[in-house]
Parts: sequence; C-alpha cells; structure tokens
Amino acid sequence: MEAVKAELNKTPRSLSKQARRKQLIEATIKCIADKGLSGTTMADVTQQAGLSLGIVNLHFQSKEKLLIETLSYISDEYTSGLNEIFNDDNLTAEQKILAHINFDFSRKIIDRNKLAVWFAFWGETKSRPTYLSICASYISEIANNLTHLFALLKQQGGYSTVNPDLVCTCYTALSDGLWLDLLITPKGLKPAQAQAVAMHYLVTQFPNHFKSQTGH
Amino acid sequence: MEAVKAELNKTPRSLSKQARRKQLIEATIKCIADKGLSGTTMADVTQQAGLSLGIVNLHFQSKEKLLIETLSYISDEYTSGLNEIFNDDNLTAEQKILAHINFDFSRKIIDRNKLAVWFAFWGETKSRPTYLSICASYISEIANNLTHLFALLKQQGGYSTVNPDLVCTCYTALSDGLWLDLLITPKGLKPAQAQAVAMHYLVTQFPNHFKSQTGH
DNA sequence: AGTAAAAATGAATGGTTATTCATTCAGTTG
DNA sequence: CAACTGAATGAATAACCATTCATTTTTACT
Repeated sequence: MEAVKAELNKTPRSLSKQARRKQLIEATIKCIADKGLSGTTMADVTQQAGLSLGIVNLHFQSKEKLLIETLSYISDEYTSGLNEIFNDDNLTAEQKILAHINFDFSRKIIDRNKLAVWFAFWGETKSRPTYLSICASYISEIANNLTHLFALLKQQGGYSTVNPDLVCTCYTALSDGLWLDLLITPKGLKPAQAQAVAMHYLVTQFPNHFKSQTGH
Repeated sequence: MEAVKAELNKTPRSLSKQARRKQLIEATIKCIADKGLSGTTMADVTQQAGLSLGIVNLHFQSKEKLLIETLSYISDEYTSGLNEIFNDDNLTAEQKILAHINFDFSRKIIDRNKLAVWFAFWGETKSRPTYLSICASYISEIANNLTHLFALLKQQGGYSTVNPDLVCTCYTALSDGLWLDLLITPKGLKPAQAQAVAMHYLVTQFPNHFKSQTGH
C-alpha cells in the first residue's frame, strides 16, 4: 500500500510538507478563533496541532509568515470557490448570482472560526500593509465579476434604472455586514436567515429574476 | 482664569482625572489605528499621550482595563449620538431616519482611526466575552429603535409589503459593511458615496419618503 | 540490517513588555 | 512658608514568548 502511494507520487516528502503546513494553518485558525490574534502564541498553535514547539519555524520560518499564510489560505479558499462559479460556462448570469449567494452563506465559508479570522485580520489592515494587500487583491477581482453579472441581468430584464456598480457595492457591503452579524450575534441570526436578507436586497433590484425566500 | 474654573467646579481633582483618562483613551485609539491591537504597547500609548510609562496603571489598573474603557468610549459616543436623535420629539420618523444615516456617515463617526478600533475589537469578540457584551448591549437597543421607525414609515406610506424587522437587519448590516469598505479601501469609497449607497437601499423600501441622492 | 538524509523535538536563549513602587513633583491648606 | 496630599515619573522587576539549534526520531534507499 505504501509502495503504491510511492509509485503514484514522485515527491512524497514535499507532499507531506504541504499536508503539515495545512495542518498548522488550520490549528492557527482554531487558535485565532479561540484566543484572538493577539492572544495566539506559537505554543498555542503547536499544541493545538499536537506537535512540538519548533515546528512552525521549521515550516514557516516565523510567526508572521504563518499568519500571512493563514490569511492567504482562507482568502484563496473563498476566491477559488467563487471563480469556479464565475467561470462555469454552463450557468446563466442569474444562476451564477444564485450560486454566489449560496456559496457566500454556505457552512464551509461562514464557519465561525473562519469568520473570526477574517475580522481579526481586517481589524489590523490599517497598520499592516501586507494584510491589506492580500485582502485588496481579491476584492477588486470579485467586484469586477459581480458587476459584470449585474450588468447582464440589467440588459436581460430591462431594468433601466439599475446601476450595476452601485448594486455591486451595496450587495458586497451587505454581505460583509451579515458576516459580522453571524460572528458577533450567533444566537440572533442564523445562516439561512442571513442569506434570506441578502436575497431580499437582490429581489428589490431584479424582481423579474428573483423571488423572495421564506419570510424573515 | 484658573480660579474661575476652580470656582465653577468643586472637585477639580476628579475632573482632572477624567480628563487624563480621556487623554489616554484617545492616545489608545491612535495607537490601535497605527499599530493594531496586538502591536499596541503601554510604552506606545503613554508616549503618544506625552506622559510617563506608569500612568496607565495609575488610572486604569491594567492594560486590559484600558482597552475595555476604550471600546466603551467609542461605543458610548456612538449610542449617545443616536439616542439624541431617537429621543428628539421635534423630529418625524422620516427625519429621524435621515438624521441617523447622516450621523452614521459623519466625520466624527467614520473617522478611520475609530473604524480601525471598532474592527480590531470585533475581530476579538469571539475570544473575549467582555468585548462581546459591550458590543451586544448597544446593538439590540439600536435595532429596537430603528425597527420602530421603519414600522412607522410603513404605516404612514402604506408600504404593505415592507417587513420592518427585515429592513432593520438589512440596513444595519449594510451600514456595517460600508464601514468596512471605508476602512480597508479608503481610496475606493468616499464617505459621501457610502452614505449614498445606504440611502439607495432605503429608497427601494420607502420610495415615497426618500429620493436617491446624487449619482454613484 | 545499515546508513544517510530529512523531519521533528523541546530545552535554552534573548528580546520584549506589563506591572510595580520608591522617588519626585505640583498643588492645596493651615 | 512649611507641611501635607495626591499625581506623575521611570528604573527595576518579573513574566511571557518567538526563535534557535543540538539532539532524537523517522523515513528512504541500498
């Protein structure tokens, strides 16, 4: 069995390295959620991963780099999921937007540990240009894609008064604000309700395409 | 001049204490904005205030208490400003909502240093129950007031399909998301534009009461 | 089995930082 | 003005924590 794996894979050691890095990043996410960015120590992370103290510096050189890789990790997970939707030629514009909203409020994305990580880093972007640039790069990419989709709907549905740019800014901000709600008032707002709120906004803009979901 | 002050005020020392606390809190806001929550040290804060190292422990006992007081400070500033609006009997429901949106995007409130502080603390609420409870207390109070105002507009304007609870959740989340935009993409979105986006949503719900502002 | 290379360990190190407190300074009172 | 009181100072302390690296363990290959 081991032999088969080794045959199928010319670089077993490098693969194992990737797995270890992922393990440490996920431990970091858990720690940031449990103890905050400022309260997370190397000892916490390595203990959470069930490994020894020196392991982070072996794989990431420094704590700072581990944190940056952690932000990149959830950022990539988010953008790659969205790009799959945007690039799927089998979907209409309407279906892509629906897929987008489903993805934005899926268990995988609005996991509270990950939300805690998002907001922990957003809270530091003003003082850490590196964090800002990681966030900024994906933001404009997504905005372009979304704006384009809204423009298509506008054409198709003859919504003459709709401003795609404005709708994109509004929808994106709404989405972020709902994420915040899910993070800080977990008992108050359920994921499905948050999604219904986002959909409610889309209904106001594109009433011929979308119908409101089950009541609030 | 000093004598006059002393006459007007029977407890000069306690007042001076309050002033010193405020001075330290404002230095803390500046430091959190410049260096992040995790990067802010006692030495930073006291240097920013132009005072000596031991002063924080004299007035706040510990760093943790200083941070809590800082969060309470901006939280109180926000809620007391809103309560003034909500409790002003000279204003109609429509005027109160307009005053609210103006306040939400006023220079005083969306000062980027203060936004950085909001998000720094929000990012830690999951791990710090104290931060969460400070945030949670004002959130529900404001939501109740806003929902009530939306319900009044609904009656007055005969908006039969409007759900005041839903509109409150949506408007609040939108507002928070726009704050995030203002914090992390300062070059992209100007305060006046952010306010226009928020107004754009209200127009969709209450078209007889509100008109869209200058274009996006 | 034997060996060499890579990965992992964790005690020791050194830098940082919150907190303490003996001392100094400023304002008030008799 | 002298004695007193509370505010402010900052050097010293003690705790904490990221990083290093000599040593051990595991893996890969012969």
